[in-house]
Amino acid sequence: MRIAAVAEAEGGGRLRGPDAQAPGPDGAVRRADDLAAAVAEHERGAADRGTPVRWIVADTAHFYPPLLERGVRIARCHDIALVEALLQGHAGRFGEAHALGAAWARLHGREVPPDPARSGAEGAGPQTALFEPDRSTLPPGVDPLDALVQVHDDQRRRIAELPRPGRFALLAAVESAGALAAAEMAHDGVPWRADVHDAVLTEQLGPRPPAGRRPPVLADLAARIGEALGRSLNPDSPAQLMRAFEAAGHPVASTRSWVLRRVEHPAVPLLLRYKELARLHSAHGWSWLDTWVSGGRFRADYIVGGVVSGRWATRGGGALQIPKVLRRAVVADPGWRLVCADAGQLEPRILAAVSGDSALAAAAGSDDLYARLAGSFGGDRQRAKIALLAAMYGQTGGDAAALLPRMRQAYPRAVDHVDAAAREGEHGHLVRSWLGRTCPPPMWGGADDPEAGPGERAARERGRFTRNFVIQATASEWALVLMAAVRRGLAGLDASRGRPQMVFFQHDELVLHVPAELAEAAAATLRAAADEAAAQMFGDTPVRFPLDVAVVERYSQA
DNA sequence: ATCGGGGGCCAC
DNA sequence: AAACGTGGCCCCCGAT
Repeated sequence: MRIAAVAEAEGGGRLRGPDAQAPGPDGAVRRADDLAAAVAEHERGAADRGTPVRWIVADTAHFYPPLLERGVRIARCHDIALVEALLQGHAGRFGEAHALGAAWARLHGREVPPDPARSGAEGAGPQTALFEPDRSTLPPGVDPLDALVQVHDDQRRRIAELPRPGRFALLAAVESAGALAAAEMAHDGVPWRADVHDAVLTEQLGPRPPAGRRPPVLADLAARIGEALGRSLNPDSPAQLMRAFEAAGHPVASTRSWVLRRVEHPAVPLLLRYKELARLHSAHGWSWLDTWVSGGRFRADYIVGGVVSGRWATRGGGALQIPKVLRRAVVADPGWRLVCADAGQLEPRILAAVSGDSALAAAAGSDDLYARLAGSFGGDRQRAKIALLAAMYGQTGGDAAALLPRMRQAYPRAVDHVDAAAREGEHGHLVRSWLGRTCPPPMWGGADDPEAGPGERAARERGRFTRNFVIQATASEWALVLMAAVRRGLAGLDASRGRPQMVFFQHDELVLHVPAELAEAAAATLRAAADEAAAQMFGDTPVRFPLDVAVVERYSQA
């Protein structure tokens, strides 16, 4: 059952569902003074009847947070903007406007308005308790409720006409479910102990300095680096460092760590230590803590579909680059546990599933795929791993090149699969994930200039991109299917001691925060969801997708 | 002062 | 070992 919903001023809104006596294909329009209450009522009714509602909304990231503030959760939605972006991408028009207003305009042959700029909440400030004013780009006089229903019908029709409508429908559903999960994660937040974070910083950097000053340990290292190089310098400046090393008789081509590591000079170990600590201080130091952690929670601002491959991005806070040393600060509340799940060796397993390579699929039936590959590489697991990753990433240099022929010989269909994707890219063609997410068109050539060809270098880069895209994008959607199943499973657990929460998601990792009594049930939910994800995506396949699940109090223990 | 490219490093 | 994909973010530094 679908219900289209739009928010209006002061917490009100309108719904258009099937449950009424009024005319029209989808029944009545109902005006609600309290939209959150009306949504909650429908969700309860749907649960009682066993006929879940799919909410048709223009933009989940805009619609859902105010509901969450009111304690209202919804099970399923169809996010018009996200699905429009997927459909546009599939049609070779990646990145074009995809908000409701744009979709409606295209449907009616009108001029397509650019998407509204996102207001992006900065920092961990209080969330908006009210629905924001209408940012729709629909023309005046067009009822957004009508537009939602029309565009939804149109999207369903366009999906039905695709070569693999079932797969794409699954993609649309899990992308939308991901948008719900992202809003819920932002709402609930990762439990984050500011005192532990501060202790880590103090232990590594010394006491917190006044704003704008270097922490003591960094200041000391900078001074000693200067002494070792015989001149005062700023270690943050690659140009100054290059000049200093040159003057000291050790010219370097760059100041990257791995380059410096090969230089024998007393300044090098100091500098390597400095770089490591400076990064911690600038990216996740005290000012990060002040900005992003409040009330014992870190709230990541996820952007669903923010990466071309379908991986999520984040806006501010660097949630997808939390350094490992800080995982000590992620601690479950008293009486609660973290349930951490990590899909091991996800991308090679995806390659096995999508390529239909029987030898690789057989290897992917075990918990350690790389170990099963080792036999083809003289028993060397590490070499097998390098060879497989090189095939997926298009690596041509280093050790990997020598291993590729062996890889091709042992797993021909798998290598063919990614080689074919690379060739498509080199020729300027599009490639798609298993469920139908489509890569952006190349920057060269295009409608304006059909004669323009890529340079050789650009073509090779494009080939590496499309080679990896078919794997990374499919891995991302596997993770989304998993997440949707986990969300469903968690909603079915007993919430009387507190609602189990999904609090962190990072490409192939999921962290739950649950009452201790529910930890085992949550772990079982995760494992069941992994099996479900594999079956939903690939049907009957020998490839396994083992999920490493750990119940811990601290993320660093996972 | 502000912008933006590049260098560098973190995560997967 | 160091030319291998997707990102975010901070710093420097030259251009405006």
